[in-house]
This record gives sequence, structure tokens and C-alpha cells, in this order.
Amino acid sequence: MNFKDDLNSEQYAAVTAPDGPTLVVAAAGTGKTRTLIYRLAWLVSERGIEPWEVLLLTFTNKAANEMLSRAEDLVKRQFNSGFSGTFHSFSNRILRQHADRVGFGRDFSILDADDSKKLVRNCADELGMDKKKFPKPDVLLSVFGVVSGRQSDLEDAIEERFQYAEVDVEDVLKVHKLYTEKKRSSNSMDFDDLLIYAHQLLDQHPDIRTLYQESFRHVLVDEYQDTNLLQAAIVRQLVSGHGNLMVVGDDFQSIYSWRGADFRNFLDFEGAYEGATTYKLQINYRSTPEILDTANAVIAGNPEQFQKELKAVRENGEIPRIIRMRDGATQARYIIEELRQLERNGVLPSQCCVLYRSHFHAMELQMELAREQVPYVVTSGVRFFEQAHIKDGCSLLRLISNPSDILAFSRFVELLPKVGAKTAQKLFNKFGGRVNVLHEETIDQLGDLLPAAAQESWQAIKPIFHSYREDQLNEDPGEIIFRFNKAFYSAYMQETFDNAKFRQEDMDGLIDFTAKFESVESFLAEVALLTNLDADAAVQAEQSDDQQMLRLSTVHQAKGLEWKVVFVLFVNEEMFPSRKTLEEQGDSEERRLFYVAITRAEDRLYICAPMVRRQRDGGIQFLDPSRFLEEIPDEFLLEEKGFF
DNA sequence: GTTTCGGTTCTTTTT
DNA sequence: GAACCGAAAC
Repeated sequence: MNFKDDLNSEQYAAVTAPDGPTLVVAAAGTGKTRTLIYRLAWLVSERGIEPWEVLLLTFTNKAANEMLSRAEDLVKRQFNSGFSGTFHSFSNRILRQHADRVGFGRDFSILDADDSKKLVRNCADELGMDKKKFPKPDVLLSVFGVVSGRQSDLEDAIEERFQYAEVDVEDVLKVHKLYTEKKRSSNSMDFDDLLIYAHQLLDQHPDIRTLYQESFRHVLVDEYQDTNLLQAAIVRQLVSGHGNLMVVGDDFQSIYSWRGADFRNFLDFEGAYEGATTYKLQINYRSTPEILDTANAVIAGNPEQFQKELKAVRENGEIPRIIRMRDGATQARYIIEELRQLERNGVLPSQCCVLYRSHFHAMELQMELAREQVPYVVTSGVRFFEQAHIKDGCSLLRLISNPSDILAFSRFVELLPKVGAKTAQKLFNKFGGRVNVLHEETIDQLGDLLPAAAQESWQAIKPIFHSYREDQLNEDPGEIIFRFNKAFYSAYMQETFDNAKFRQEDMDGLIDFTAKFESVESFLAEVALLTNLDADAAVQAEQSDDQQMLRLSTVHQAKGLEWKVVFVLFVNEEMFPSRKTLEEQGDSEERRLFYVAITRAEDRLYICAPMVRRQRDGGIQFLDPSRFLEEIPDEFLLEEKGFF
């Protein structure tokens, strides 16, 4: 491996940067990932660092795994320390070791968005909050989340958020307090808690802090512009001993401020870390000069950031096209037509991607693709492990692993006939907030308390608990789900869902997926934190024909990825930028999002801006082209006319 | 008192 | 499509 030959001079400088805090400002398509991979390799092969002494924090677990395995190929050594991944999975892993130090059991459950909502709703109900007037759980959770991410004051945030609504700040604080207590008593953490308690662990326990500082002699953080203050604080704890920190990112691509990310982490890095050195990557290998001109023109509308420009090195190509078609259906047909044309010219559907602001923007396209039998994959809005049937299957495992997990218990018993939320709550209370289904006695008691209508199902399920110990099922989560499915759930699905067959396939997929985990605990600890792309990667590993498929994705989920051809849907006012965001926080983040969309394209870019949108009630809405299009000089875009 | 069912409403972005 | 609400059914 020859670092000088494999890298350009910008990249080489960053890769071989000396120890100490380092900021790499990497514009889109400039080989940011390559730089990180070579940095990993360089630390090991040239600096004598052991592979497990490097911690890599990224935005998806898939990104971390890919970078590590490519670095492994370079240095011919095993890299995986078991800690690298997202901030959430890193936090999870250290908490599994030391959760007792922050007042939790190590077998704590992780609440996903859905669970958190339910629990907040329970709290609000229990405190007798007016259902009509009191804010909805997801609104409350977003306030709680932003506050924890920014490490700001909850009361101030509530006051600001609800200043125009008739909401008593005290009531919201009460709900928050109860929510926090309930999480503690059920030994569960939501996504925010993972970061909060991981930080607490490092901040308040010098022995643990020292342990990890010494374990990880180098810390690398990708996508640093999208970290929040709490994540930055965790990083600071980790490196405060040795200062060997390299952060990489691009403030132009900061698109997560709505969940508390703050690109000032990035802009102020040199202020926050004394003696930091900065490297810039500006040579873009990905896109044609025409696409980069357009991207540069778009981002010029946001002045307050690190000045950098995408420098093109590729040959000239085609001017990006803008198409004003009649409506969503026409847009869909246009794309299908172009895809066929492209395929005739040797561009495969798998080399193309359709991007959009919001999932529902792609509905008409999905219908049309299905009708025309064009295979496609959607990077979905509902994550695999958040689908109802998958969560049902996992609820049993969760309850086994954490008897205090009220959400898992409720979910599980509510599958039985005539058991709803109230009955579940009462049962749970009767057992004093702890239902250990591995206790013979508890199982019998529970059976006695269940309504008559539930008895038959219960008799079918019961043997699973008995066999759990005898057959050592703790080492085989898939077997438990398999038995549960066979004894009860398969029939339940038939009765409950009209697409039961489809869901049964998912269950089988779930059982297969569990095969690579050696215990119930390790399975549960991982699944809740899998991102869409992670789950995708796991599923796709088995299906090779997936390679052939067109991908549909939100711009958010396309971050860091690239395709030969990119279509952007509904680049219209009200849609991209989204109306709601505009009202709440202005258009600069939406502009960055559009910039991210454009810079995903290598060769060809299509910008679609229909004239009308059909609404669900049958009416039509007239659409103006997006403001972002007005900001692009006319000569940078080719307007394609006459497509109706 | 609870569960279940059927009709209505509204979709931002995600760990 | 799934979350919510009101009314019927148990």
C-alpha cells in the first residue's frame, strides 16, 4: 500500500496529519470516506496503533462496517473493536457494561420511537391531562429530545415551544418527570437516554472515563456537522486525555438541526480544541462540472458557512435538466420512460436513484412502477424492526430479558383476545411491575388472571416458557420466535392482517436474521439501533438480484451515497422546501438539503417540478417551482418542454 | 367497564 | 397506510 500514490495531495495531508485535534472540511464527493479509511490504515500501519485502539463514530452502522472492512483489506488485519458505529450504538455498548453506575440494570430495554410515544401517552393520561388541549406525545418528545441534545433548559424550551398555545408549563414538566421515572422503573432507555446516560457515565465516573480514554487512543468522527452538543460532549470526554481526535464533515451538508444537531460544533472546532489543525478537501471526483455549477449556485444562497467551492476535475457532461410536467402521474411516467431510455444506453436501474423530500411524495411513482412492473426498492420510512408484526414477535424476547418492561408486557398480552390496554395495565400492576415469565408460578398465576377468551391462546403459548430453560433457548432467539410463531402468532396474523402472507415472510426473515446473534440479550441490544440502511444491508446480503433495482429514497437517507443518475421529485414550493419547516425555521436547512440531493449525482441530474398535485380528496393544488430553482442561473439548467 | 370495529383524517426529515 | 375517535358489542 502506497499512501502517496493512492491519494491526492489534499487527502494525503489529512490522512497523515500528526496526532492532536484535527478538522477535515470535506466538500461533497471529495473522497471523504476514502480519507477516513486511509487514516484508519495509516494509524495502524505507520503509527503502530492497534486496530482495536481506534474508535470510529459514524451516522449509520453500515457506514462504520464498510469503512472498517475496507481498512482491514488495506492493512490485512482485523479491525472491528466492537465499539465503532453510531453514537447510539457506541453509547449502548458502554452502557451494557456499566449501566448499574447510572442506576439502570445492564439488561435495560431500548424504547424505539413508537414505544416512547406510548409511554408518554400513558404518563399524560395518568396525570389526567386533557386529551384535546394537551400536546401530542411526538410533539413533547421532540422538545425533550432537542433539549437533551442541546443540553439546554427544559422549562425555557417548553415555554418557547408552547408560547402561543394554552399549555401549562408545569403540566409538561410533570409529564416529563413521570416519563423519566417510568423509564427508570421499567429499566428502559429511549434513544435520547442512551446518549444522556453514556455522557453521564463518562462525565461523573473518572475511572470509567479513564478506561475508555486508554482503550481508544484515537477517535474518528464522520459527519461531524450533524452531531449535537451532547454528542460533542461525549467525544470530548473520550479524548480529553490524549486529544487524538479527527472529525470530518461538511457544514453545507448539515441537515439534522431539527433533531438538535448544531453545525457550530463543526464551525467552532478550532475554538473548542486548542491547537487544532484544519485540512480542506475540495477536489470533487464524483460529478460533472455542470452538476457542480448547479450545486455551487444553490448553496451560494447560504452565506454564513465555511467558504469552500467544489472544484471539478471530471470531463464536461450534460447540463442538468428541469422538467415541468403536468402532475405527479406524469412525473412518474416521465421517469419510467427515461429509465427505459437509459437502460437502452447501458445505464442500469441500479445505477439510478429517485430522491424526494418526504416519503409520501413518492406514492404515485411507486404505484406507477408497480403497474409497469419496474422493480424498485424503497429506503423505507417505517423501519423493519418498527413494523407491528416484527415488534410483536420481539415483545416476548423483551419480556423474557427484562421482566420490568411494561411496554413489552402490554404488547405481548394485548395480542390475546379480550385483553386491551386496561387489562394489560391491571395485570402488570397485580404483579408489582415485574412479570418474570421464566417463573413457573408467575406463568400459572398469569394464566389464572387472564380472561376466559384468552385461555386457549395462552395454553398454546405456555409451553414455550417451559422449554426455554430446558432447551437453553437463551442462546437461540430465533428458535423462540419460531416456536411463538408456530404456536400462536402465525394464526393470529392470518386473522388480523389482510397481507398476512407478506408479513409471514417478514417473520421468517426475522428468524433468519437472529441466527447471527448468540443470545437474546445481544440480539435485543442491537436491533433497536439498526438504521434503515443497516437493515437493508442485512437483507440485501442474501438477495443478489436486488442489485438490479432502482432505488427510491428521501434525501436524508441518501446522505453520503452516490448514483450515476439522480431524479429529484416535486421540487416545488410547499414541498421542497417543505411548508412546515419553512414556518418553523426558515429555508437555509432546506437549501442545504437540496444541495445534498444535487451532489448525489455523478453524470445526470433530473429536476422535476410538476405544475399541479392531486390531493387525496380529489381536488388539485397548483404548484409553483421551488424558490431554489430561481436561484440557479438559467444557463445552468436545460428546460425540457412539451412533456405532458 | 373494556374491547373491538368502522369510519375519518393527515402525512417531514430519523437515531 | 396507520393513528385517532366514537359507537357498537361483549
